[in-house]
Amino acid sequence: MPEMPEVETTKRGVEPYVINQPFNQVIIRQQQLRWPIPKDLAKNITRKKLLGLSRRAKYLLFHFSTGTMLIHLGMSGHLHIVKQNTPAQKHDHVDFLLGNNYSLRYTDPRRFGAILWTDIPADEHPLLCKLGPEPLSTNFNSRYLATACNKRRQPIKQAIMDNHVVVGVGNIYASESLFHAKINPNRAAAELTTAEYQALTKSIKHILKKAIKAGGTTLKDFLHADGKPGYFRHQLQVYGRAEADCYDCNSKILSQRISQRNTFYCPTCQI
DNA sequence: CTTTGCACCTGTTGGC
DNA sequence: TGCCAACAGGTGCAAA
Repeated sequence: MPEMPEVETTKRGVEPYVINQPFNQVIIRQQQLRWPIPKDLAKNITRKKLLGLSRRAKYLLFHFSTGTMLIHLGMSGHLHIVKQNTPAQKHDHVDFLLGNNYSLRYTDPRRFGAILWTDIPADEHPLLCKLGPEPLSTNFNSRYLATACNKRRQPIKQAIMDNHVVVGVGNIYASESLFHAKINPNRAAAELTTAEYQALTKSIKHILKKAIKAGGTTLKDFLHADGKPGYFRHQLQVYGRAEADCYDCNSKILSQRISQRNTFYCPTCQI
């Protein structure tokens, strides 16, 4: 489900309800996510106040005095705020009961998400320490991207979806960014020109910012903490538009599988 | 080192 | 209506 704009939207929606709140109780109905929820999670956060909430790549970091809870939403995860005593539905796996009579509820039909605990600095955690730069940071620039792609013969779309190169660019925004930069997703990553690395870097930032502004993309079931959808779907130029006309040149948008992911592009606009 | 394919799950959709 | 295959917003991991 979520790419970086959806995770960021989730963070912003949830933050006012959870920040500085004590986590009074943790109710785990299903502990088997991508990895089992650690046994000591509840012990570590129960009655502890949430000091801060941040995001790294698509992970949400809940900072307590005792350590950090990492939440990843996988393909189908949601976090939302519910009144306490709201009956749990089938895939509502975890509730965090807060001091303000709300609960933070984790829902995830496919269970590809994760809830983990670490008491070392979060950026040293094995899942986070090898990640590439944040796409909206100044560390992610065209010079960096050119270097990172230096030895990569794989399609550029695959490269920008690789978390070692840059984080936060998922399947939707990879297609959208490449369309915006007018680059064919099949081009070998190492073979782009300097101008193209520049264009692509700018496009990724531009698309992600616009998507965050629109509250993310709701294709099927992504909803904000308050239950509202994201509106970036209406701004998608190529994703999900196979056989439809390109908004710029009226060519038929093509779809093609690149490394087992459906990819959309305009064969005329994207060289 | 890069690259590939698989694995983890449930729900929805479309073809027969 | 039922059945089955294919597919879905992610990504860590083993193996080539």
